[in-house]
Amino acid sequence: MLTAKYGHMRAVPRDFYGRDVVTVSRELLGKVLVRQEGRRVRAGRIVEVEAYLGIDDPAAHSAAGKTARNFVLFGPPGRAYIYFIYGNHYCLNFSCEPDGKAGGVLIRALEPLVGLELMAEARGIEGDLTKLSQRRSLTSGPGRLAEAFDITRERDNDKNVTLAKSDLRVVDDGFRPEKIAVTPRIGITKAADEQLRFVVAGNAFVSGKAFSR
DNA sequence: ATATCGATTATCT
DNA sequence: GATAATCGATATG
Repeated sequence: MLTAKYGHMRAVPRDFYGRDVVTVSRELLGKVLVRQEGRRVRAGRIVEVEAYLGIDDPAAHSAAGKTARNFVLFGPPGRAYIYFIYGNHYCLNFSCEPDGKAGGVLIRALEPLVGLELMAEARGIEGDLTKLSQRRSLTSGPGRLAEAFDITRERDNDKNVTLAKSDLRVVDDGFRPEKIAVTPRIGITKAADEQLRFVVAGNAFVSGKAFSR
């Protein structure tokens, strides 16, 4: 059964995250985010990410040094850094670089694989999930995917996503993107021209304008 | 199809 | 007191 497939797959190890942020960002494309609560499994393929460098990146939360908010970015690799933004939304990142060095990858969009009904429920969406437009609205955007996976700062910040027992983790099912596209990051004002957004080229679940029919 | 705008709060100046 | 790594609703072409 498909849920069992992602439920038992090996987690991506800590060493994967303990490298430079750009490399980790590119290689995270195609990996699978899993939320497992007992028998209830949600899984989605990572199709869009952004790299936030350490203290040398004005757009990064870590730019001004370690604070109570951003300490996870400075800690060990492979931890979830969750921040709350615009009074409305949580966003999910993974800490990268070796312990003590800042850096993180923002997860911007997922292709839903398993547990779409659970995602729709978490999002408060009632619609026909056989329609691409409805499936897209589940997880195409950082705030949306966090809501779809019930990700909050209180629940998930600093959580180790490399552990098989973690209810929030990242696994590798062997999928590799054919082609990766690189663009500037979305929604920032500082360092807005840096090419640090990475997407699975042609994937319909990348955030932004919907594909027309 | 694109543009504009309000919501709502943790964080930092 | 201003801002923010966003979203969804509404308005307009």
